[in-house]
Amino acid sequence: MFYEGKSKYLVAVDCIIFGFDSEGLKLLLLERNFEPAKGKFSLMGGFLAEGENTEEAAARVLEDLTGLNDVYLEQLQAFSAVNRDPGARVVSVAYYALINIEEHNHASVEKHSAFWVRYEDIPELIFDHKQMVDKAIARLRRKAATMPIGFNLLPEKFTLTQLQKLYEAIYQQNIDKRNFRKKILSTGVLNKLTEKDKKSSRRGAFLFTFNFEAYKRLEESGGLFGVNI
Amino acid sequence: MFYEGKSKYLVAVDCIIFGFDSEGLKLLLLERNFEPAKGKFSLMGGFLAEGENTEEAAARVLEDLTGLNDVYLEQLQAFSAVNRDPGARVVSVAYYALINIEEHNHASVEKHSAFWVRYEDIPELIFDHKQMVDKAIARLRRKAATMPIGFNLLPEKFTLTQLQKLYEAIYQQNIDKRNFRKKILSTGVLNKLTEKDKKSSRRGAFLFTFNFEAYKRLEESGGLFGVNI
DNA sequence: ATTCAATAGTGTTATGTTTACACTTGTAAT
DNA sequence: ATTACAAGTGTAAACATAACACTATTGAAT
Repeated sequence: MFYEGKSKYLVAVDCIIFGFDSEGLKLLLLERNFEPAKGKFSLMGGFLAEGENTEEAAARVLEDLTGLNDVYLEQLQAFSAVNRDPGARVVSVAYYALINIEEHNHASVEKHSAFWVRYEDIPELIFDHKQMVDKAIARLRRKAATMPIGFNLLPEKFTLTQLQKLYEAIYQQNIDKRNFRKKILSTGVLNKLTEKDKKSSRRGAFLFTFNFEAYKRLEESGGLFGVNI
Repeated sequence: MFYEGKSKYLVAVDCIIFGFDSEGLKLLLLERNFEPAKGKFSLMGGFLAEGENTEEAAARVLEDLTGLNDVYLEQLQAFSAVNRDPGARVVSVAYYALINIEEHNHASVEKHSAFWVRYEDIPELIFDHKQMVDKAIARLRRKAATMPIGFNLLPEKFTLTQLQKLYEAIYQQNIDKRNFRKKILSTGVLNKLTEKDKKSSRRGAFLFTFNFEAYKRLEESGGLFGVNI
């Protein structure tokens, strides 16, 4: 039969988990407390189980680590170099996740010896995980420029300054405040609240929420959500 | 041990093979002469062998079908739905290839019951192959707008009209001739030859080649290869 | 009560990019 | 000589982007 005699392989998923707070863009990494590569740093991963697809496996692994479900999750690609994992032949499918860093389950993260690290300070990673991270940031940069995925990294209510800092962190460059505000407000996808955030200034900054409806309308009418950097 | 007790899976590759000629953008499809889904249409695929990664598997499968090696090949992503292939649980990694349609081995294509079909006329495909094709065209559109990958679909020497028709086929829309020429020539990545192509007009049209060196210089200096549609 | 410190908030102009648009040229076939 | 056919070419208007600096508001410190 057609499938007979074909080799089978372990299939894993690895998650590049992005978070964002006042210190900048961050990744959630593991210090491995198991072999192979015990004591070294890695992405969170897991093996594909029989009743699930890789996206479900990634979501499971992610929930196991962060306690979060219903997270923005997107496949990057498969990594399949023959010796990428010295312990066994494993084909790994990489996913990147955007989560609201404030909402994750700290206990669960500690239990896994996981920790948040600034994007600028990522340590050496095992296997091909650095390659995965590089792919992830490239994809995030591309996507964030034309689609409103950045909002997944922010709390529901955020200030324009926070939003700008997020884009600056993603693109690792400064953005002109006036141009940024003009552009983002002109898309009409932000709802300005009457409420102010007083944490970061005495004056206080207006809070905004993302308007999914307006975005959908914008998208359907062919308009694009373009944030220039 | 860490890997013990984990399930293993068949891993396949599927290739979305693009070609281009005077009739437009085309895909190379198979009429399956084997079960499952015998007689139906599919992409060219194959199983991952032990000593190769998925890209090598895709290149092998591609050479087997077309006789071509050294082809532009890029991974799309993995497809892993539990029942995507009714015959067995198979995780498939999809690749898209851009080939010069004139150069492929016709005998080999016929031997596999393969055939070229216009992008506009793609028949119903088995499994999730339609999804793969949709992903591939979306990726091709995105990439071709900022990187000079379209040239892989053309002969070494081509006219500006051919190049424009290629972009029109990729984006399925008409492009203004003057604006297109202005833009593409301003990038400096084309070498104008003294030679003319006389096949498509009495007057003849100048032939051009793609200048990889100029492109690399352009890329390094931060300039981008932008073709507007 | 005044001053200070710190972030929020706001418009205009110059430059560059994109779009829309139509006629002339060169050649082979008749 | 005429015709048919694709190749080849420039300008102006509309739009988008980039550069730029000051005022407003408030709580804390004096």
